[in-house]
Amino acid sequence: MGRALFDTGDFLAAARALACDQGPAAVTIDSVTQRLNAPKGSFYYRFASRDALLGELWLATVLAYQDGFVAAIDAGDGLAAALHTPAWARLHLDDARLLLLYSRHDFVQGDWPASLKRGVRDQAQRFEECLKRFARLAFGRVGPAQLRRATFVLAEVPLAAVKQHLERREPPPPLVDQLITTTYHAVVGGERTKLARRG
Amino acid sequence: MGRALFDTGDFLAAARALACDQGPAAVTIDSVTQRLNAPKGSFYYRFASRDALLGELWLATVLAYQDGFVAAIDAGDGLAAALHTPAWARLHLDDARLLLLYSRHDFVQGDWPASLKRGVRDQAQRFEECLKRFARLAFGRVGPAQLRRATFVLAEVPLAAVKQHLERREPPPPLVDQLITTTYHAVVGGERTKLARRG
DNA sequence: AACGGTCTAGACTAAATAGTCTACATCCGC
DNA sequence: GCGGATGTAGACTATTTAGTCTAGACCGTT
Repeated sequence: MGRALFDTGDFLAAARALACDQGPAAVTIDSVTQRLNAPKGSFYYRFASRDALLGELWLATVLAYQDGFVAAIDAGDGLAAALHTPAWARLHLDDARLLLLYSRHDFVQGDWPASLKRGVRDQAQRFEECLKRFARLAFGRVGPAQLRRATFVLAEVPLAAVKQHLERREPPPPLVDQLITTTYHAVVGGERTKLARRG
Repeated sequence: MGRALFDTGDFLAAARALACDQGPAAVTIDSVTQRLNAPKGSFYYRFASRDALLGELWLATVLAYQDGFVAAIDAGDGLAAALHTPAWARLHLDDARLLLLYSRHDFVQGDWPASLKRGVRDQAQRFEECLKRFARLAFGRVGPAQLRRATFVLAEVPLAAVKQHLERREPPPPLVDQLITTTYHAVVGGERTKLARRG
């Protein structure tokens, strides 16, 4: 043979399929290369290590997820941000399973490859920023208690509501949005949000 | 040597310590026996397999957790059931980490040892029963939508609220109870619960 | 046509780990 | 004090897995 039969995208796609199906632990170099009928050498020609592969996979997925979340916060719409999780899960069921059913540490445990460290840091910071902006918007302050509430309402509750459906490989039903919305209004309270939306 | 230097409790305790510290995956036969300075033979004299060890550990923990939950439902107090998760986590931080930070499948993947299957089934059924009783109590019906709401308010939300604190090895702060309580009242609505409590 | 870079090909190494097996030490009942 | 039950002791096997390494095929360029 001779020229590029397998590129990084092929390996990432195979890894993604395996991880969606059986979890990140099932993404071994052998399982990935066998799926593509590729030799190990080709894999290690493209990726420095297994961590590099799984790290890239996770990072790409989390960034895709975050885009919509950030957009909702940018638009000053906290409820839309809370509902982004089920909405995105309906559009990208496989990616949502990857991202929401497993933790970051199921992909890369210990230190991350140097090439990805900045990406992970930036991603975490971008999310933190959103929480702060929302806290100011919804609660008028950005203290620890307000940040804790923001995390609950924008991240923890939507994730919890969606999880069992992802496990069953089914899109979250409308009832999930109802539960998230009810919780959102109860925790945030209507008034400040409306004011913030006007302004 | 000669007589019982290591019993099943020793192995379970060592496994528990390791799992609390570094997750169930760190519970290997070698790590457990080295921690006790026990030979492998002694371990396999007490347990049929690693799955038997981790299965027993998980089952004992989940049953201890469930007791308080079931008691609250028996008392007809849904809010207490929802708040049982943070309350129990404060009393048993290590056990809570074990149970709530990892899934059942992180302990035993694939089939469970035959000796534990009944226990796992009974445990799941007992929980299901609680959800049904609560659904009737709080919503007056036991349809799929009511069960879904019950799961959300009694299991998903409390777990989500508590998780980040368990990760940091800290007891859940009072704010967690506030968030769970607020959510509970928003989803259940005050009236029926009060009625049910009277009756 | 020769060359060098790009990539395939897969055998090989090393480490971790579950589980097996045989030998033997100690204790209790007789 | 003898013999079997109980349990220690740890070497050994088999498997899975990440990662290495060498050989060489194909390609465009000169």
